[in-house]
Amino acid sequence: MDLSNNTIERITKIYGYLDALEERGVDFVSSKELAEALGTTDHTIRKDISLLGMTGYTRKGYSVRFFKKELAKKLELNKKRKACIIGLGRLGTALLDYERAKEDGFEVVAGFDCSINKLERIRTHIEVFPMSELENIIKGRSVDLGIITVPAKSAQQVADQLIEAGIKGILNFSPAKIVVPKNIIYLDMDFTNALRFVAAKFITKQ
Amino acid sequence: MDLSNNTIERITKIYGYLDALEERGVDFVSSKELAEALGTTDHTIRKDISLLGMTGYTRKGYSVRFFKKELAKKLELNKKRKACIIGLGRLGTALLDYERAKEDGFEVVAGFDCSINKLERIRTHIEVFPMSELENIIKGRSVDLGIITVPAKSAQQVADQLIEAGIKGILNFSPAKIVVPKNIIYLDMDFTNALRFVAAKFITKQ
DNA sequence: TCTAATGTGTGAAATAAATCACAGATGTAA
DNA sequence: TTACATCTGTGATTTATTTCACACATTAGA
Repeated sequence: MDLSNNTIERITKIYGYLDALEERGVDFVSSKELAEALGTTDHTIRKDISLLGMTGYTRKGYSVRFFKKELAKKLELNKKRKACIIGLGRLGTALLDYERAKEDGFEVVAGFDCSINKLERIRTHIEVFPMSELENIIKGRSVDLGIITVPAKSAQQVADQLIEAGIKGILNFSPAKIVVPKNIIYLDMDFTNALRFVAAKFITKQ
Repeated sequence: MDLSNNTIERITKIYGYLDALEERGVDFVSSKELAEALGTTDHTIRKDISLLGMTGYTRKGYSVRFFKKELAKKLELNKKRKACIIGLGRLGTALLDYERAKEDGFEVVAGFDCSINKLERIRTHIEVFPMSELENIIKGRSVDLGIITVPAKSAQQVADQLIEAGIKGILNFSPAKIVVPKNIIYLDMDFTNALRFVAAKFITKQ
């Protein structure tokens, strides 16, 4: 499939919104309502949906339940690709036990840390390993996604190791700016960058 | 100023990259190198920079130090707008003490939680308040940014309160999909959404 | 069973963004 | 001091995205 980044971002948010609507027991939703929720126009929403080859009902909108299920199928959210977490500090261990990931396309199958001490102390049902095992585990278990929660100074090195081991995507929670080849899916999740982004939005909006 | 979201995103990342380069003692950087770091083209980088009205040196590139300083000025990262954190759980308290925010345009001036117990137990040098004080504090101290770290089920309500109190931007760490008026700067920072986004990238890239 | 209201789906048009192409500047090396 | 290589800056062009406009479908109400 061939969707723009913006479309993917909107579709992802639509999914989250559908999730909330389903919980509230709503049956149908219109492109207009979705547009308002996402801060865009109904045209854009309908284009996005039609790009996915999906379809709604005239005068009713889209069936929340069906649309959500169909979207999950399209985005392969039920596929449970394998993910691992590198760096088992506060954030890393919290994410380790984030069971909900399974409903969003990923299953955390391993944790890594360079401190043997830490590995021994951790209580979790996910297997944890020393860094030396990284390549073995990633290759052996076909892990697709690496979630980096190490301190900034070792982030690039960890990313390099992940890529070397054949990882396909990286989610970076460290404040370091990581450089990755274009074929790697990469997303920055760090607070510092978010603050700067928001700061920049402030100066452009006012 | 009038910059596209994509440009802002790139500029923000460039800033992070300059930061790293400065630390490594690098003097000059070319648009080509920046492009490789961000996974885009040198043309795009130069356009972005020229859009900001900034300029480099022929055959040398951009002075890291000067460029970074200039960018900080343009993005008003030294301005220290006021921010508050709502929800003082693990994440919220961690962010409360994130001193670095000051270098990225924001200063956390208050924390809020609905649990009086929690407020009494918290040890921090930032002032914390019960939710009933939200409007007072935000208006009284001209707080610009609300950082939401409450559980999903109360996120929308908190957002509504913030907006009512006159907040200008919201950073949402909860997995809830929040609906805000268009004039509010809004950024989703939640893990769930990020996972779905990455899952969607997987299906489009392969 | 008509009519009005409402919401989808999609080519066409408009707008925005990225890329190209190349002139201009300047450092480097012989 | 000349020739060359390299990197910026920016109009022009291409490509991508968003918005528009409207035909079509269907529900609800009279």
